[in-house]
Amino acid sequence: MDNKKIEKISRALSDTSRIAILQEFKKKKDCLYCAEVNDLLDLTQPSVSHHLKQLVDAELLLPQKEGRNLKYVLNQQVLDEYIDCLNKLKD
Amino acid sequence: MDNKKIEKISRALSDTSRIAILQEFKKKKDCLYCAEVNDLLDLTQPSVSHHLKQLVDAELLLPQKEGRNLKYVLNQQVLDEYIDCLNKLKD
DNA sequence: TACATATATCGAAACATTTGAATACTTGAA
DNA sequence: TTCAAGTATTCAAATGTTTCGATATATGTA
Repeated sequence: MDNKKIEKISRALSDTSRIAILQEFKKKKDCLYCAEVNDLLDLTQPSVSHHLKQLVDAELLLPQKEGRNLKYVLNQQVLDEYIDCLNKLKD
Repeated sequence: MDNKKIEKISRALSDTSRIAILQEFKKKKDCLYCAEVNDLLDLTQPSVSHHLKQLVDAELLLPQKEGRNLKYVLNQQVLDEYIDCLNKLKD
């Protein structure tokens, strides 16, 4: 994972709304529906869509279409790689 | 560690210059001098000072004055706490 | 088909970040 | 003391982010 990717993931994590989205996966096992995220956050639908896009662009979330709905799963592999990079900072 | 703190650390990590500073600790054991960071980055002194301030404000770096010079040590504890929070995202 | 629901995009306002020139501050040395 | 070196602050310009209203797109259903 190069520094540009670390930067992108870090930026995706640098917002309390997006952190709250990721933490919601602890409650909702498996996947989280887009509509559930709209309910979770006190923001309009376009704002929520914007935040979800950043998490998807950073590859922290993987989107899956289900008819009219959209659900997300956490990309544990990318999260693990990111954590590995942070661990390597410790000399 | 609350979400505001996670946000702050993430934001401190969301810049390739600041990531490069942290990675430099792997080479220079123990501590890193402010002047060394100026040499490392292709930025003016005020810009470097700005980046170092963000890392200090996020408590990722601990500053120590040495006469006219300033050196930094990596705050492994904060880094560990941050990594713990990320690990908890994985359900 | 026509309609309703779910999600994305556009456009603009407000706000934050990054950068460097100029300058101020701090401290050791002459 | 004065001077020079190391670091911080101020200011402004450029750029990026967040938010929402309005609107577009996509898809299931009557």
